[in-house]
Amino acid sequence: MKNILQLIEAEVEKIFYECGYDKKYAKVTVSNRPDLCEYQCNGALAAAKQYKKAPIMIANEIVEKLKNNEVLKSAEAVMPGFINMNIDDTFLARYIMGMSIADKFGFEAESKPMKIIVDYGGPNVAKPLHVGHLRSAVIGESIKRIMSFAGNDVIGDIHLGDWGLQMGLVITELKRRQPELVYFNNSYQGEYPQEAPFTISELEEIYPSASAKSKTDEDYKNEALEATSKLQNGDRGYIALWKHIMNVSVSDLRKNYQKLNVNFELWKGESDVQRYIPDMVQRLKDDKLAYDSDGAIVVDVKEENDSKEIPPCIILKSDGASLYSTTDLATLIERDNEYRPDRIIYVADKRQELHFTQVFRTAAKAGIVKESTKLDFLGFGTMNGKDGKPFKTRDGGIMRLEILLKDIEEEMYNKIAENEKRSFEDDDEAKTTASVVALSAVKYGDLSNQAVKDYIFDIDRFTSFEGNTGPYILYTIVRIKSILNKAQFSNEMVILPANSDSEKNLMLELTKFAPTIQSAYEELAPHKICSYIYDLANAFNKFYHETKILSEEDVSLRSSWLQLILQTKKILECCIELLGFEAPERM
RNA sequence: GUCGCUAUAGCUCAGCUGGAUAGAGCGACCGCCUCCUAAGCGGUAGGCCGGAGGUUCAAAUCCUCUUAGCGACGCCA
Repeated sequence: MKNILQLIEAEVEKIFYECGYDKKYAKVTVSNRPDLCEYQCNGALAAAKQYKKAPIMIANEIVEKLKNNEVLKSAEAVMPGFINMNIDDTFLARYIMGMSIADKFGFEAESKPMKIIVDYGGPNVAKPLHVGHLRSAVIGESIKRIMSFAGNDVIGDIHLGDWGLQMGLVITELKRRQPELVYFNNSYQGEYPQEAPFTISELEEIYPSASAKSKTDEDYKNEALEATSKLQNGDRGYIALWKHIMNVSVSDLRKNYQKLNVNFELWKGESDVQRYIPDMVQRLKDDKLAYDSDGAIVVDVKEENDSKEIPPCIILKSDGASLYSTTDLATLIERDNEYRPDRIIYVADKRQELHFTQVFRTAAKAGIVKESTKLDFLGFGTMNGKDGKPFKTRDGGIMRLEILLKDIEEEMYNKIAENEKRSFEDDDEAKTTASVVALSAVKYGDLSNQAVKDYIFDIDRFTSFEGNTGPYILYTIVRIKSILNKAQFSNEMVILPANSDSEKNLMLELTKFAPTIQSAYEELAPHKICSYIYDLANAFNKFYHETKILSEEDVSLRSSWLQLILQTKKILECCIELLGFEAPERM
């Protein structure tokens, strides 16, 4: 189904053509002066030069022929040459009805679905999730859902960091603490225990402690490097231990991501692609792409039009070990083999941009992915505290994600508890609601900012729940639910033309759904959905304030209004689903 | 040093593929609950869109220069 702008534009194009003007000038946009009109076309201004006519003359000509049009109620030419238009009320009401029965509210999905992999999350095993992981998870999840809504076949991959030095560090620390474990006994031939020799909380304590020691103690560090290498060379005991680390860590990660309402289809990691590395490196050498530079194996990736020097991509370190570029390239090989993706989107800290540029170029040069495969990097900025510096705990430590979420949930719960008007069935409902609302606060707070920018994560602001926040959106949905629950519904689905400004405005907002999703999709910009639902929620709340729906005696009018707010609810719910959170029944 | 990102109201952010009077929220001040959830609605105050040039009928938006902050710049991820 065409969106409303396209429909109006089609009418305007017709007239431009009839008058002998290029229809490229017929572009119609939502008015930036809502006090004057609903839609505008500035084409007369642009066309003036080419046709050597005053813009207002062209505008007048067009407007004259735009009369008697079933889409538009009015059209007016305004100095110096704007064409201002208002939509026909009956047409608008019919359009909303059309949206309500259309698939995806009239949003047109891709005619040729693509296979898309979204690479996000990227936590390291054995390390607790901290706030630094929040943005990748939240933004990545939303991108994934938007891609999928647009009709594509989407796979989300967490891309675990499960093969690096951190594993060697954990193993080393374990060995120091419990040297008697069978995993460290080289002559041990039997089965290894099923049970891991540590719990998740022990594991989370082991890594930081090991990491700290390795920074001051050279011997310790060498031992860890050796352990890493032993693991990577397949030492039986170390592999068994590694599996334990993986199991314990991954099940904890699953729990945490689930709490965030973030779901990965794939739980692949660096370890899965090690087997591709030797062949890949050999091929790069055979193709004369990779060469020795200061002992390391590198591939040149600079291009003529570069405005800066792009350093070569390092494939192997001078000690022969692989590094993140190696793994990322090997991962591309595996993805291409197993999924044949048309597009891969990496959601990671913007500071990694150069790295991905190098990897993408190497992949393209070496034919690791098809030429048609689109590789995108979506870089996001840092989450800062109120002081504008990277977000930390009060004593300056790294804030664990779990703690952060718990704090916010508690704030929310207190807020709910202190409000006596809200009567919940029981305390459990209050707690569940608190956690649902808390998640919306966190996610909306993040997603409503442009991804590339650093943003200030202000707990006080997010937990105050006023204005442009997730809870405000949820509150709006809850209000609608509450009315709908009390209403008797007739089966007839008729929406009458608007008879108030606030009602018309609500309808106009509803029609913006498809173009909004379209641009969020094309530009990988969830924040556009946020600002849209904020406008939509405002439009509803104003309408709500002015209109007593349930007490309306005119049955057809009441029914029309109920249909209208039902559509509003559905669209709001669809949008928050795309953002990755949901609304409670009450709040 | 080179390159990139950012700069919009006191604070936090939209707007940037050029259009009319630059928009929200918070904070401040003033109103609105006998009525579907006041986590709401309405209003007032608050801006040389970092600065300077340029392109254009038209610039917060495009180009150049410049200032400030942040970041990246071969063996960490």
